[in-house]
Parts: sequence; C-alpha cells; structure tokens
Amino acid sequence: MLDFKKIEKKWQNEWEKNKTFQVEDNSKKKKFYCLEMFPYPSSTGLHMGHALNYTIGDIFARFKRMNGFNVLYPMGYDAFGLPAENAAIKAGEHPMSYTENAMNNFITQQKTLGLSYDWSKKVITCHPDYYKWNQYFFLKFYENGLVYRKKSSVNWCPKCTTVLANEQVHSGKCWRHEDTDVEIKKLEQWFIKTTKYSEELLEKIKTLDWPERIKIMQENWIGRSNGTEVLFEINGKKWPVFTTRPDTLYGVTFLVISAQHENLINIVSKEQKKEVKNFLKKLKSVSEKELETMEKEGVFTGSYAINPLNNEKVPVYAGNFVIADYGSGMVMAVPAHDQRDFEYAKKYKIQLKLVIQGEKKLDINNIIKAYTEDGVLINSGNFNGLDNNKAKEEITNYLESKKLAKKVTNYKFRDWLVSRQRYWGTPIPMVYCDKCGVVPVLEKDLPIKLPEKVKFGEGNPLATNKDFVNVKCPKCKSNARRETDTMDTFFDSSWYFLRYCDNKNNKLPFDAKKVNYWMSVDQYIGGAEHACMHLIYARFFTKALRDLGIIKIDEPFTSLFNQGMLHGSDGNKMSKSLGNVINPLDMIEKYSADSLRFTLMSLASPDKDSIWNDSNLDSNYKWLIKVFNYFENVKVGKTSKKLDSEINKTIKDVTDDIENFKYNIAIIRLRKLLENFEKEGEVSKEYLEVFVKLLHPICPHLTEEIWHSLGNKTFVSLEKWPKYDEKKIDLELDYLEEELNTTKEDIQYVMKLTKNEKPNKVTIIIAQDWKYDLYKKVEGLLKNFKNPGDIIKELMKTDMKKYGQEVVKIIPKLVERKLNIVLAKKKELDFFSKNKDILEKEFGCKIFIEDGDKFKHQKSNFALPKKPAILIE
RNA sequence: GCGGGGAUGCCGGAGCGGUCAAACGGGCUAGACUAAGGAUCUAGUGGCUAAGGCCUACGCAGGUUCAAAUCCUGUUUCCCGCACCA
Repeated sequence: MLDFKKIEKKWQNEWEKNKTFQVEDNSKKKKFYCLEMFPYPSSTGLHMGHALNYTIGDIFARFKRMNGFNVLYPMGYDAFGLPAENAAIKAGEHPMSYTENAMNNFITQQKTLGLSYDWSKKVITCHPDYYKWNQYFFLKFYENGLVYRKKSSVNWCPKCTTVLANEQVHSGKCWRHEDTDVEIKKLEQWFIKTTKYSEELLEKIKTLDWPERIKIMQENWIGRSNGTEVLFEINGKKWPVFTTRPDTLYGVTFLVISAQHENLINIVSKEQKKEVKNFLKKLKSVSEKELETMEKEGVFTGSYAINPLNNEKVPVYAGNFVIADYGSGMVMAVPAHDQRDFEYAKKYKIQLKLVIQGEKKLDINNIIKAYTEDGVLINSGNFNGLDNNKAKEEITNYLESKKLAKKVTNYKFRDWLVSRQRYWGTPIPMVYCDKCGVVPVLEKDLPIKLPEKVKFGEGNPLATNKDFVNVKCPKCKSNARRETDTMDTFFDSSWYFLRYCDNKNNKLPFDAKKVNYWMSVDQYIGGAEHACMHLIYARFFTKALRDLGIIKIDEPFTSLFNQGMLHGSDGNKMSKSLGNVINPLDMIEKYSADSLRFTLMSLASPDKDSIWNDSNLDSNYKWLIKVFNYFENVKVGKTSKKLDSEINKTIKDVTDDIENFKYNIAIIRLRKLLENFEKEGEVSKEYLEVFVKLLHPICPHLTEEIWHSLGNKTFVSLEKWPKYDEKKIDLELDYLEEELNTTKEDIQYVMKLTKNEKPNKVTIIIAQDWKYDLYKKVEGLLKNFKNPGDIIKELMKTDMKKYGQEVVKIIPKLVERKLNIVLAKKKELDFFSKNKDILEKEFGCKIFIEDGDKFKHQKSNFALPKKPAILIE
C-alpha cells in the first residue's frame, strides 16, 4: 500500500541526511541560479500563493539540476518589517522571537512541500550578520554621494506619534486608529539617489527577458518625458518651467506654481500674502486621501510672469495640483489645449487663447473642452501656419538661441526615501554631533545592533532608548546622538540574492569571485506586485555596486517569471473574509505534497490566473496512486516500436514544456504516456525509468520511491534527464495506426452491409484513388513551394472542386510530417501486409492485401470512395 | 483618465492562421465489475444522422485570407497596475 506521508517524510529526511541539494561553488558544470522572491515570514505561515511560487521554482531547479547544471537554489527570509513590530506591540512579544517562530514554521512547511533548496545558503535579513552589510552599503553609498538628507512630506499619525509607511495608511486613516486622519508632515528624511540611474534603468529594460507587462510597468514608472524648459521672468528673476508642448507657448494665459514649492513665498505679493497663507493652511489640514481626490484649486500670488516668446504678462497662481519635485515645480497653463488647464481656467474665469487649429475651426467662446489634437499654429506670430509638431522643435530652437530655453528630459521616477521611524529594521549608521554635524559611523564599528530591550507603543522605540541614542561622535569624540531611523525593508531585499552566493562571509558582504561566478540570477520567479518596487530597487543596487567596483554585472535578474494569481473556487481572490481560502498545509495533510504540487501545476498555465477546485486535487491524488500501482505490477520486458516513438516524442515535448514553464502541458503528456504504457503488455526498464524521471520534478517524493523500487540505489533527484532520439520519433506510426483502426471499422461495416458475419476471405484493396493522385500532385508542388499555404493555394487554382476543403486540411499535415509522398501507397501496402495477422486474428479469416492498380476483379463495382476498398467473400 | 491582460463547452482550462466539435482534468450519463459501491474500468457528453457526413459554435459586430477561436478594426464586459508628471 502506498503511504504518501511516510514516503514523503522518508525522502525529505534522506535528502537532508545526504545533503543531496547542497551546491558546490567550484564546479566544472555550467552554473544555473534559480531563485524565488524570498518571503516575509508572517506568523500565519505558508499560503497557497507561496506553495505555487515555490513549486514552480522547485520544478525548474530540479529540471536544471538533472540537465547537468550546477544549480544554486537557495531560500531566505525578508525578516524585518512592520507586522512583527505590531505583533510585538499587540501581544507583548518581542519582534525577534515572533520572527524566529514564524521563520521556523516557514522552514518546516517548505520542507514538507519537498522543495530542493540548499538550506546551507539560508539568508535572514534581521540577523546582524546580514544587516551589518546593509549598513556597510549605506555608508558606501553615502561616501559616494548616493545617500542624502532632505526635508520631505511623510504620513504622520498623531495618535501613534510616528511616521507611517504608505502601506499603513488606509483610506487616509491610520491603520490602527480608524478614527484618525493621517497628516502630511514635513520631516528630514534619508534618501537614496536612485534617479542617478533613471536613464540606465529605463534603457536596459529592453535587454531583459521579462514578462512584457512588467517591463511596461517599469517603463511607465520611470516615465521619461522629453520636453523643453522655458524661462519665464517673474519680478525680474528667471523661473524655469517644464513643458512638453512648447508649440502652445503663445497660448499660455497663466502659470501655476506648486503650493509646496520651496520658493513660493518669494513671489507672493504683499496684498496676496494673507490669501495665499489661508490657502496653504487649508491644504495642510486635508488628509492624504482627500488630496488625491481633491479638485484643482489655487490662489493668485499677486505676481505676473513674462512669456519669453511674446513678452505677454500672465498671472501666476499657486496650485494644489502641481507636483513640487517634478520638473521645476511650476507649470505653464494653456487652457485651450490642455484639459486640466481648461478646467482650472473655467473655475477661475481666466481667458483662453486658441493657438492650434485642427481641421475644424473652433470657436473660442464656445468650446467645451480643450483641443489636444495636432494641428496648425495660429495666433502665434512668426510661427503661424506651422505644423504643431514641427513648431515644438522650431520654437525650442528659437528660444534656445536666445538662451531662454533648453531641451530637457524629465523622469517621474523619484529618489528612494529609505528612512523609517520604526524599530524592526536596520539602524541607519549615522550620528548627529553638535560640532561636526551629520557623521557616518566608522566601518569598524559595524554592525550597529538593534537594542533588544526597548519600549514599544510610544513612537519609535529606538528614540526613547537612551543607551542606543547616546553615543560619542566618531570624529570628535564629544557627546552625540545616534540616528534612530531604520532602513526601509526594501533595502534588505535589494541585494539578498548576492548574499546567497556567499552567505557565511563575515569579512565582506560577499566574495566578489563567488558572486561573479553565480550572478546573474538566471531565473527569478515571483509575483507581479513587485514590478515597481523591489525589482527596481534591486536593479538600482546592482548598478550602484557595479559602479563602486564591487560587482561586475549590470542586471541582477536575466529572466523573470511571474506566476498567476490563484483564486478561490468561487472565482474570487482567496481571502479570509470570503471564506474561500485553501491552506496548502491542510491539503498536504489530507492528500500529500506531491498531489498538491501536481494539482497546482495542472490547474492552468502557471503564468495565468486560475481557479482552485477541490475535486481536481482528489482526482490527481488518485492518479498518483495509479502510477504507483502501475509500477508495482508492471511487467518489465521489451518495448514496442510504437511506444518507442511515443516515448521519444514525450521526452522531447516534456523537456520543451518545462523549459517554457508549460508545466500543465507536461502533465498532460505524462498522463498520455502512462495510458500508452498501460496499453502495452510489457515495457522496458529503461523506458519505465524515463517516465519516472520526467515526472520527478513535479512529484519528487513519489518518483524517488518508485525509482528505488525499480532497483536503483541512487537519487532520481540527481539522475540525468532523459535524452530523446529524433530518429525514433515516427509520426507516421500514429497515422497508420489510425488507418488500421478505420479499416477494422470498415470491414465490420461492410460485413454488416453484406450481412456476412463470417467471411472466408477479406480483400483490402489499396487503391488510393484520389489520395494517391493528390500525393503525387503535392510531391510535384513540393519542389517549388515550401509552405503548406502556398501548396494549397496552388492546388486551389486548378483542382479546388475536385479535392474540396477536406483535402486542404491534409496538406499541412503531409508537409509537416515530411511524408515521403511517393511512397505513400507503398507504405500503406507494407503496413497492411505487416499487420495482416492482426486483422486475421480479429476477423478469423484470411486477409488479402492488394494493390488497387494491379488488382483486377470480375465484379469491379465494389469500391468505396476515399478509403481502401474492401471486398468480402 | 492612462497603461496592461482576459472573455472558448455544464465547470476549470488547452489551442493563438490549416491534422478543431476543440487537448487534459472536473462534472454528468450509460455500461462492466460488485452484496453494494463514494473504489476501479469502458464508452458517451453542441445539433441532425444507421453511418460516411452535414450544420451550428470560441463575448458582440464587421474586415483580411483559398482558410480565422487564432490576424486587423470597432464594440461590450471583467480583472490588474499607475494615477493631476504639464
């Protein structure tokens, strides 16, 4: 009897005991780095998304291993983060013990799934031997001008008296105080200069083998736009304004400066001061959520700007909708040709000026929305009549020659705000000294460890910990204060894949040699939700380390695979509130890990969203039992030619399928292969083993067990992936098999027609009337045409009526199979002659096979069309 | 608003120009085995037909092609990202 639980445990232990999956850093084999995005170890343990993700990766790693690669396949934990800290506040448990428990739970569960990680490579980000290097890199970045401090707006909860991460703001309220609006506060924060790499990050996307949608998301996120920076004069000073529409410069009727602009106050006139202040006050009191949905509002600053192109004077407003840190924080408004400006102008009754004319003439007094299409310039002085796209260029050039404008490229991409006012993260290794200012911690003093004993629940626990805060200045040794902010956890995950390569190094973050051997990650696997966060940060980090001379690669992840979302059986996202959550561990408990793995992979193509169904698991479980039983009872012997062809074809296809993550299709082929096995009386040991190997990546435990029951002493996990022999794949076998079956049916049919139930003699006349004729024609055409379409076209010209649609279907098949067309008839004759005995057995009489061209029979009106003719006597 | 991806049988899903009434599962129906079967096996599962075959189907409407579930255009609808980036 098959006891899944027992054998799964058994093989997990064996693998562990034998260090089956431990990888060598020095190997003559070609390396392959297979990696899944490491998890945040939450106390709720593995969910189905994890199980899916890791199974996809494990199959690939096992597959690559069997294909002779030296595979690095590690696992680790993104162990810093807010949930642990909140649990600490709520339950009074220390984040460290909370996290340790969660991680141990994860590890057990992952082992239960049979994942072939090299556990000796484990990386845990909340341990000082990891975060020490976060601090090290932070300092390196600081030295090289990639880290700076700046005032910035952040989310602030007045009840928690702390800054919140964006994820902690739910609809403008604090996640722990549903009645409390989150405020926007301006605080000094640490930033990483990710924008230094905007251009490279954008350009190199093209070279990546990533899902198209992720690439597009990143492109949009970085958001390059080419435009012109035009200098407007306000009160005698020049102010830059970024625009992508310099062609509409004559249509500018006002400017808007961001309400958050640093220098806003400099252009506010005395008379307007009060009003502007009121406006700013009003903005401060609104929550972040309201800010998002708020209508465009503004206030006149009292100043006017001079348009450099036509010297017109236009009013300058301060507006809530202009982004302070994009472009120059000030925009020119052309209400006739920009919808946003149009709405604003309507609201504040500012005039419109039409400067671009489309095919239809617009009435300035009667337009209901901005005209944003292309057209020809009007009301634009010397530029009238120009095509507006040409005008962009010409106007820019004109102003450039007068030093009043220049071409610039802007990005939406911002610098990375990395500081968090939170305990459970990497302390930022900086010190504030009254004499020396901001001073970096010395490298030899790393790591700056998180103090263990801290008070939770009153803002940042680090800030209230005197032992932590009070420190001597590294420069002058006088009393100083430690930075109490910690790093965003995305800092941790930006380089963990490098640490895997050399996770025990305590002298350096990693040995460059090892990293250079293993990197880049050949196959990265994870969800799409990280498209614009982790994946960009990690790319940035890689480039920054490259430029610091630490590593050599440009891109961390050569190839990326996104798994689809698994929905509950009701078609909704799995969620507790909907009660449709399926826990992978429950399923393993009930059925087995292999059944779960097999089911997850057979649901649908792994990159597509799919819907969970309980009964699938049940039937797949039974199928695996069937496999096991088959091998228990199989007669080992010789293999038929037909199976020979089938198995070689299956090897070829399954290899291809797995390589392309079409695991669902691979499973189908394996099901079919087993069916074919079952039809055979006996199968050779070699082929039985092929099946076991092909199934192994998907069901590692069961196959390991069967492998041994076949008398092997090795691990199938480390066996060589089967090779196929193209020559043995004989597609015609199938075709002829079909032919034999239809012939059988035909004989039965004729027997029925003639009411002759016990014939003495059956003659099969391979006349091949129309078919033979067609073969010959196609053969002729093959000399001149290669693809089926052309051959069909050619046939259509002359013989369409004769052959009809039906025949058209056969042609591609013929061509694809490279059937030796001339021999078609002869082959069929041969085939039938060979299989005569099968038919004789079946019908209990003599069977004669005749060539229709030569065969002459007295009563010659017997032929059925489109088939070998059958004569019963 | 912008961007991306879907819509296939009772259901999950393959297919992504010609071997398509649609792989493979699930479900259902019938038969076999059984004392019985939720176990196993076999067959069937769009319509018509004894069969060869014919007709109707891949969200909807058009188009390209000898040929379209597959390509193009429009449209409806669902999902997912980003959102005032000038």
